[in-house]
Amino acid sequence: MITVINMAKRKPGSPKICDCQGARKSRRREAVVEVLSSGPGHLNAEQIHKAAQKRLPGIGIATVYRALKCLCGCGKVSEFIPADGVARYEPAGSRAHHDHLICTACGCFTEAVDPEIERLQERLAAKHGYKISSHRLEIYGLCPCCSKKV
Amino acid sequence: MITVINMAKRKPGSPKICDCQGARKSRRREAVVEVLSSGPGHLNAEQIHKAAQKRLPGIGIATVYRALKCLCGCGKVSEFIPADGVARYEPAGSRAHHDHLICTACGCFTEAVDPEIERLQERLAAKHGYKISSHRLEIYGLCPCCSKKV
DNA sequence: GTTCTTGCAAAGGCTTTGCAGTTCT
DNA sequence: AGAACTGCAAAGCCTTTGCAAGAAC
Repeated sequence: MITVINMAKRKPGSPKICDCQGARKSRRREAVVEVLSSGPGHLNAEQIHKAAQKRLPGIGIATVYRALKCLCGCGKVSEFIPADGVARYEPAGSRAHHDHLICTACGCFTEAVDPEIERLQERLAAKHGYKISSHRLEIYGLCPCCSKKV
Repeated sequence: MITVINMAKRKPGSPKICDCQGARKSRRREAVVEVLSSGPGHLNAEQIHKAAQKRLPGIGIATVYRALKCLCGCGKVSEFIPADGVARYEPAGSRAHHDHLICTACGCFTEAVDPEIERLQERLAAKHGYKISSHRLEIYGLCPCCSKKV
């Protein structure tokens, strides 16, 4: 499974993000999952919060963050942090791994995969003695729409 | 030139980061450059600040940040933001582009390049109609040292 | 009834900015 | 002089956490 998770901000002594044994269902968490499943993908926490509020007015941003961490821990959602440092979320599991093409003009995300690149990454990691656990590839540039405008 | 810069936090109306015409030399900026050139690379702002203080006691963290932005704008330094969201800096120009292998256990960085991956990225971008301007590849896993310990 | 979840507000980490004083041209 | 640079402190942004109240098991 390929999931890049935020490493540094997780403090050693902090409580478990997701105790999957004891995790309960709740409307809020379900709402977050629904938003992610039905949305366009690559949403940040604020966008998820807004969308969730339409379903469940009053839901707090902290709840959204907690739900996301929990869902990431359970492997149901994957978090990815692009160069702007703001985490984006997308449903995991059902969806295959993919890399991202990110438009530097309009900010849109396009998903892409190249099996050969994946393979070469394995090779590159092996060459340096690394046991690869995940990777992240982002390509920045102008999307087709924005290329035309310039 | 390949430099991933922080996009979102740069506000539209904010003053120019680096007015290269008017940029002046100063001991602090030179100190920052020296730290970057002589250091191990992949330093974050705090580490740069500490190292710079040894050379110039009293230098402020804001100055370091401002110097880094200026130097990034001038293309002398490149900023890159890994999955922990904390910016790292390394001297640009003299150094060739490279990707990063990042150890999930000890946090160390290893530089690596694979020309074939670079080429395939171009291809992937072209396939989706993107005009590539930069990219970022990070491979997470266990470095040789940490692999042994496990 | 215990354990988990929630909203709110407060705090945290990293980074930027306003301001008044200093340094460079 | 004029423009750019600096330190400090304050503010900003995104995210996490403490706490008391509520919901799930």
